[in-house]
Amino acid sequence: MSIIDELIDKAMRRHIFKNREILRPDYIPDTLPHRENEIKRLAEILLPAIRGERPSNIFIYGLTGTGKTAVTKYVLRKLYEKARIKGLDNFTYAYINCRHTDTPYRVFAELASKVNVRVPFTGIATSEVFKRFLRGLDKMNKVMIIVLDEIDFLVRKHGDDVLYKLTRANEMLENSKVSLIGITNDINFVETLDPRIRSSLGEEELVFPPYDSLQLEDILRQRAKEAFNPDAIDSGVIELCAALAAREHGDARRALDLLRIAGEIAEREGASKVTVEHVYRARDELEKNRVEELLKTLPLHAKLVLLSITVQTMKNKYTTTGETYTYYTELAKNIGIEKLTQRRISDLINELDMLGIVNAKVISRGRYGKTKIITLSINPKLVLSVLSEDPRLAELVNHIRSR
DNA sequence: CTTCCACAGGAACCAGCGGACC
DNA sequence: GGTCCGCTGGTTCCTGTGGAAG
Repeated sequence: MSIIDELIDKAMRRHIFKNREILRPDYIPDTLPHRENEIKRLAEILLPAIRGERPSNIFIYGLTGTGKTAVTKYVLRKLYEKARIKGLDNFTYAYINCRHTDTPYRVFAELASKVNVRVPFTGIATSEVFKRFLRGLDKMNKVMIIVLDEIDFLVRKHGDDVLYKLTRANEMLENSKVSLIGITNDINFVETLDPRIRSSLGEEELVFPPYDSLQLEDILRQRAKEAFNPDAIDSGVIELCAALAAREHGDARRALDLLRIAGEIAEREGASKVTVEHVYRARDELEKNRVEELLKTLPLHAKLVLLSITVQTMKNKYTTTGETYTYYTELAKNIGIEKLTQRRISDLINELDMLGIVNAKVISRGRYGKTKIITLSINPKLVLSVLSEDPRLAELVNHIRSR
């Protein structure tokens, strides 16, 4: 093979992706497989908007990655386009993600901007922004469908006042109407709402069931066709991504992430196609990121407890509450902070257990008492490297490492 | 059969803090 | 601009307990 051939070959091999954007979770494809029923129901409920009538408020719930956001955006966009083509201009809509727009002020400000009302970033009362939004909307003479995605974030942080105001907005409007769509993946959230809001918001309810493994395969195949070059995917790759994601309550987002990351890994190392091996590595990478994020955000004492467990389990198979506590005490003294009581440490160990970072099981050692045996469920090296990034612990961790 | 270890984990209470409410 | 209130993360004090050892 000539040098030129090799070069061309190499260049070709880098060509795994045709368009990786298509695998991003916020990309909305032209068709949404296995959500036909949901699309139909949602469209039926929203249809009156085209004629300028107010659709029922809707509450949508389902676990992460079940297509709630995609379906909602898809239906609204289609309806809007269709209405435009027919020369109807009776409704408008606003999509707000409450995780990003997480204060009542910003929610109202964003709504106001949708109805061409400009409000300052700050300086006026929240209720004033709301009033201006209503005035602006009323002038437009339209039905406005407001989508509040991840609505539980907003309510948890700032209460249900926003919802209360919005559900009652119609009483204050003369020419326009509003209709709400609330989306959440927290099933229990509904219970925490004021009954009046609940009944008003839940005029219609839509539940999105998780995808099963076969459905995930369809979704992945459809996207992969556009995202990857032909023959860039080995057999079994799609099936594996689907199976792994199905294990996590059928999360389509996770399935897409797996496929995307696997593709990126393959491309990075110049492979000619994505293999199952790449998928497993993608899973590990995703898992690693998750754990790193988790460890980073742990409070200081929890980090110290984790550090003691890590050090001890590197020496022995497992450790116990008592051992952990004595070692933790030393560590605390070492970096010059006040130690917590054993009672509290016991709880911290339980919390680490809940997070899946350690494994703690109560056992009785007869004569030698009752205790928890604690093992580490993640890679100890990873723990050390993440903890050493904490300036308060860096020195300590390095000292431990050097032994 | 009893004892007794080494904790588990419940209950009550407390300090500090951010937000609601005059 | 004080004060009241509920929440979080902590403490103190406590009773409970499975099973090896004696």
